[in-house]
Amino acid sequence: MKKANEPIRLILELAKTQAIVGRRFDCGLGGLGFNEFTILYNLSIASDGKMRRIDLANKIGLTASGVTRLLLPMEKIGLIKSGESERDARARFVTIAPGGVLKLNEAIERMELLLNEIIPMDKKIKIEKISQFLSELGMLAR
Amino acid sequence: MKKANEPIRLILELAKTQAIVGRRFDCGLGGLGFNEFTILYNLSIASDGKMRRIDLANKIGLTASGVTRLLLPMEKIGLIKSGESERDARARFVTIAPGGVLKLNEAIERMELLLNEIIPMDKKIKIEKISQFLSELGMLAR
DNA sequence: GACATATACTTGACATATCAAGCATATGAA
DNA sequence: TTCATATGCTTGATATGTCAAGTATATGTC
Repeated sequence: MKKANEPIRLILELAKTQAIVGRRFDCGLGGLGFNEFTILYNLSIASDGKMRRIDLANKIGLTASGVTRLLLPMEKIGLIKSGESERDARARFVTIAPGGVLKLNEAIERMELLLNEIIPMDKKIKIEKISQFLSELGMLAR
Repeated sequence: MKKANEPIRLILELAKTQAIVGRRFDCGLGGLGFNEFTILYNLSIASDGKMRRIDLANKIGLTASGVTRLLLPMEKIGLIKSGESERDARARFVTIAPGGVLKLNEAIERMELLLNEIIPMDKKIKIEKISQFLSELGMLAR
């Protein structure tokens, strides 16, 4: 029976931790799910406050069809708005709606509180380096 | 508009990287999906070569019902076997089947090769520390 | 201008995984 | 021994997210 080396164990740990963390933050954000939070947050920091769907997909690591699936109900309940692109008829933009801004602000506060409880002080030091490593790993894995 | 602090950005990066990596490794493992790989690997390193379903669920970070969903087709195609517990009538054990052992060994080799391509030498140094951080984060988030 | 190739997006079909409810069993206190 | 509580697991219902196929549009070459 073969043993898995360190990189394989990292991938397994990544999947496990994400499953736990994702589930943990899928409620408790003031009515937003974790995916909705992710999308709204990324829209809020986008240039001109809007993004193409394909750019949003790349930003959060999902496929274009995955993003389409998530945005449908969000548009229905007034978290985001969709619009056409002036320069590219294929493309469609997404912007955060006023209802979404309110929900997002509340969710950020709640998530900060939850994470303050979860992540001890002594580990906060490494967080930036871990984020950077994960970001690079994501790019390498594309 | 509120900005997200470092811990929130870490969680977002974790979700993104896992989405990319999970999709990347969901094929190319000799016929196993990433979930099947994860399950078979954990079974292969278990004491006595078997685990209770609830323990497997905890090990890989999914819920008990999630594990039930995944094991059904795996048992059908001969990757695992299920059995009763001698001491606890509620519990059911899972063991890797011979067909699963073969597939697992091949998948480990393929994954090692893929990860050698993805992860540069200079980053391998940190992998153990990153794995440890993720493991602890997962536990803290439960 | 024609045409091959690439891109943006949607949708049908399907696998994944959760939640809540329910059932059977185990545990521990009174 | 009884009983309340906890645990292990399954299942119906549903949300998530992918894949493949298709459509419309953009790009770049000839």
